Amino acid sequence: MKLFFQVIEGLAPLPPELREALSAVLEPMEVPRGTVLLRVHTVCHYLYFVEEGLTRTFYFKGGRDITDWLCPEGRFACSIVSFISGHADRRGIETLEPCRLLAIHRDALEGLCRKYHAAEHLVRRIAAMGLLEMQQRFDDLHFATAADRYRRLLQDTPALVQRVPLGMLASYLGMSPETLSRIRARI
Amino acid sequence: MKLFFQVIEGLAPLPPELREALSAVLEPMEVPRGTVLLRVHTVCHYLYFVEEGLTRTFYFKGGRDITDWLCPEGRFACSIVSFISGHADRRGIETLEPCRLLAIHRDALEGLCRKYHAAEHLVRRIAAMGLLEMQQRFDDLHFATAADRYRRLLQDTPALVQRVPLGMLASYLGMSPETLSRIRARI
DNA sequence: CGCCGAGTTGAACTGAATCAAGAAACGTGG
DNA sequence: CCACGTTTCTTGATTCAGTTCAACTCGGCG
Repeated sequence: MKLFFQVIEGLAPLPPELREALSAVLEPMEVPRGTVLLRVHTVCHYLYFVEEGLTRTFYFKGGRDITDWLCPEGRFACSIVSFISGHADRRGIETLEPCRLLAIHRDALEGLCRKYHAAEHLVRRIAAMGLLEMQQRFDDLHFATAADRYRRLLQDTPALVQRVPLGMLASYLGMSPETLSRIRARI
Repeated sequence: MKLFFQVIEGLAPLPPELREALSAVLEPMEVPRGTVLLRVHTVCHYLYFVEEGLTRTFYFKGGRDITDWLCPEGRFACSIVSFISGHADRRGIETLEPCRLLAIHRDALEGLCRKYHAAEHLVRRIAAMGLLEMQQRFDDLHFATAADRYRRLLQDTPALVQRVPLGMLASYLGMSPETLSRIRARI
C-alpha cells in the first residue's frame, strides 16, 4: 500500500481520517499473469491501482484484438467509459504479468466522495490527470507518423516496450504488427 | 445563464447557496466572431461556457493550423492541458461565430471547490464527462477510416458540419482538406 | 472589375495495411 | 530434457487510403 499512498498524496493532501476510510475499502489482491479483471461487455465496478505488474485494457474491433491502454505499477486501471457511465462497454481488462493490485469498488468510492470533501477532491484530481494523459495520447495519434509514435513511447515509458508483446504494442500505438516490427528493425 | 444552469443541474444537484456563489463568479461576455479567447503558448486562466455561438481550440504544428476541439452552445471550452496543469500550452482558443459566453476564472473555481463540497463534486462530474468525450474521440481516431470519422460527425453533431469551414473540420477530423472535400463529394 | 481566400478536382506519390511465407521463441507433454 | 505444435515475430511483395502538389472554379469584397 506504500506506493498507493505515495501516488495519492502526490495528487492531493490526505487527511488521516480519509486515509483510514480509504484503507478500509481497498481490496488487495494478488493474481497470476493472464487474469481477466474485467470481461468485455460487462460493467466495470472496480478501479484498480497497480502496485506491481502490468495490466492492459483492450477490445475487439472487426475480429481484431486492440490494446487500448497499458497500466504499469503506480497507475490506475479501469474501463473509463464503463466506470464513469455505469454501463457495459466493449472494453475488458487483463493482466499481462503477475500483479499485486488494490481494487476499489465504485460504490465504496462514491460513498467516500459523499462523506469526505477531501475524497471528492482527490477523485477530481485523478480524473484531471486522466484527462491530461488522454490529451497527450490523443495528440500523438492526431498528427504523428507511426515511427514518431514509437519513438515517443520509447522516450516516455521505455519499460513498456520491453514488457509488452509486439502485437499488443502495435495496436496500442495504432499500427499493424508488421509495421512496428519494421520500425524496430530500422532503429 | 439559463442554459448554463440547465447543463450544470443535469450533471449534479446544485444547492441554492452554491448556485448563488457560482452566479457571483460567472463573468458573462459577448464577443464578435474571430475573437481570441486564449493566445497560443499562454496560460489558460478561464473556463468558458458557451451559451451561444461556437469556439475552436487549435494549435500550430509544422506550420499547419490544426483544430483540436470545437465547442458549440451548451459545452465548456478551455485548453485542457493548460487549465489543469497551470502551464502555457501551444493551444489557443478563438470564436468562430459571435458568442455569448460565461467565463469562470480558475482561481474562482478552485475557491468554490475548496468552500463547497457540492462544487467539488460538480467539477469532478465535468471532468468525468470530459474523459468520456475524449475517449470517444480517441477511439474514432484510433481505428476508423477518414470517411467513417466524417460519417460519425454527421451523425453525432450534424450542426457542426454546417458551421465550421472545411479546412478546420478536416484537421479536426485528422485528414487533409482535399480528402474531406472528396468524401463530401462522394456522399 | 480584378484580386483573394476557400473549396474542388486531378495526377503522382507514399506511408502503412494487407497478404503470404518463413524463422524464432515458447510451453506442454511425453 | 527433448520433440512437437502453437504462437509470436520477421521479412518480402503487393495494394490502398490518404497526402501532396498543382491547376482551376467560385463567391465575396475592396
